[in-house]
Amino acid sequence: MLKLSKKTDYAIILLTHLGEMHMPVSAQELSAHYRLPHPMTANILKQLVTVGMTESVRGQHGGYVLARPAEGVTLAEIVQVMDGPFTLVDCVHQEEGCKVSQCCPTRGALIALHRRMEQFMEETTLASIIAESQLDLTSQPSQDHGTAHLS
Amino acid sequence: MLKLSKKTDYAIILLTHLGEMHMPVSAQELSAHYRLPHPMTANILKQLVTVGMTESVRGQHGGYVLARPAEGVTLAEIVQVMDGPFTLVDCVHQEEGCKVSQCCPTRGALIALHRRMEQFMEETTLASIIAESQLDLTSQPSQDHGTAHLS
DNA sequence: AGCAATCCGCACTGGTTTAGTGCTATTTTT
DNA sequence: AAAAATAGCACTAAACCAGTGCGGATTGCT
Repeated sequence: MLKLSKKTDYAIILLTHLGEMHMPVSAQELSAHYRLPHPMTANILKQLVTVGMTESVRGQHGGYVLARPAEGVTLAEIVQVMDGPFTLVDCVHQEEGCKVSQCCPTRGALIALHRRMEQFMEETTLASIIAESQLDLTSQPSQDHGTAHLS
Repeated sequence: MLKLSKKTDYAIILLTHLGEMHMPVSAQELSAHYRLPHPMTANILKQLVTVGMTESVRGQHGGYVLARPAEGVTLAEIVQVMDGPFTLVDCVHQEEGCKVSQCCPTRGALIALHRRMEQFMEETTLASIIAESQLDLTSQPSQDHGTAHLS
């Protein structure tokens, strides 16, 4: 399916939140705020620590902080970490070894789509997501909130 | 995972092939040519008939034909038929009823990505895929073929 | 008339992936 | 010492994907 996994979705939400704060936020606070199952949240944050996107602070009043400035974290990277390498179609990476016969007619078009998606995800940083969300808040102050679930 | 399902991939390949031919092509010929399992091919083609993208010709020398001109068949439509409605994140369609709290910060960015993908898939028709593949054939006559598997 | 090629429609299976859960340490603050 | 938090495991249940199978109907060829 052409869909982000829930984990990826959650990770983006959580990272965005951390990018707005500049102090440790605990997994509990985050899961309560976004109504996500707590163990899920914890798992995702732990995974993000292991790949160096967040840092953890232990003990009381501990929590998680972004390990790098929000400008340096791309959507592409998050997807890659949570979902594995982005592969719209297998032949994007596996240049040789395709089982389909001599000349597959569709390779070009699908690789083009792949590249476009990739490019957009590389251009989109946490910082830009944050900026956009704050724009929304000010431009539509009385709009439908409570509508934010992603994947 | 952010990936086309194999069925969608195969469907695109098969439809592209039918778009180049102007006579019925049997499921057997197609599966032999692209080295796809025969029952799979048959299933996909049948499904494409039920949604009106192909037409079937029964009996000996029967097979499948494109039901509409290749210019009118978009990638978006194929994906929709095989994979179900394209939903990068759930909230794209389900405007209300998100479980995540008041204001999800990431909605804007992900919907933007969704729309870009959607637009590209709507612009890409079978005709354009065919045109592109024929371009490739003439411009790189001695290049690596046998590399075409998609998803 | 009979045979063979072909589509038709339905159901089923096996495997992988995803989403979510549980538990026991370890660290830090109070 | 107690409380709050992360660390690092491994596990389960459900959904989905890929692929398979079969009996039947239709058409063309001989």
